[in-house]
Amino acid sequence: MSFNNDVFDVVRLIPKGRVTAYGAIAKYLGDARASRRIGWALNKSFKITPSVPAHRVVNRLGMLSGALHFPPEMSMAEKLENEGIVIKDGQVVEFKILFWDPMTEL
DNA sequence: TTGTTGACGCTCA
DNA sequence: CTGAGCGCCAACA
Repeated sequence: MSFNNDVFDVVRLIPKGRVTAYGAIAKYLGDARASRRIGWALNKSFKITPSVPAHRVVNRLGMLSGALHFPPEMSMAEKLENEGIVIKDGQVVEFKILFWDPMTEL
């Protein structure tokens, strides 16, 4: 299915140290209402290759809503902080600045 | 086949 | 500010 692949492609294009939102990706793919399916696609992203930096995708408010779905070994927050992103209380600090919008950046 | 679910996003009270 | 509800739609039991 191409939808998932499109999602993976966009996510892989997210620059290191930057983040984006489900809605932004959905909109970029032409279906702003697909935000929900983005999460589904990213779920499968764990078992595909090349791997997808799903940790760079957060909800519209910059919160790590999907952190619970990440492997316990390395949480979403850890990976993000590993890239220089600061996580405060489950949400990305300066999200507004770190936000990477495929619509305008691509 | 039908019903439920969900890593969202928005609106309304 | 917080909480509840709704639309959307693919995957899954």
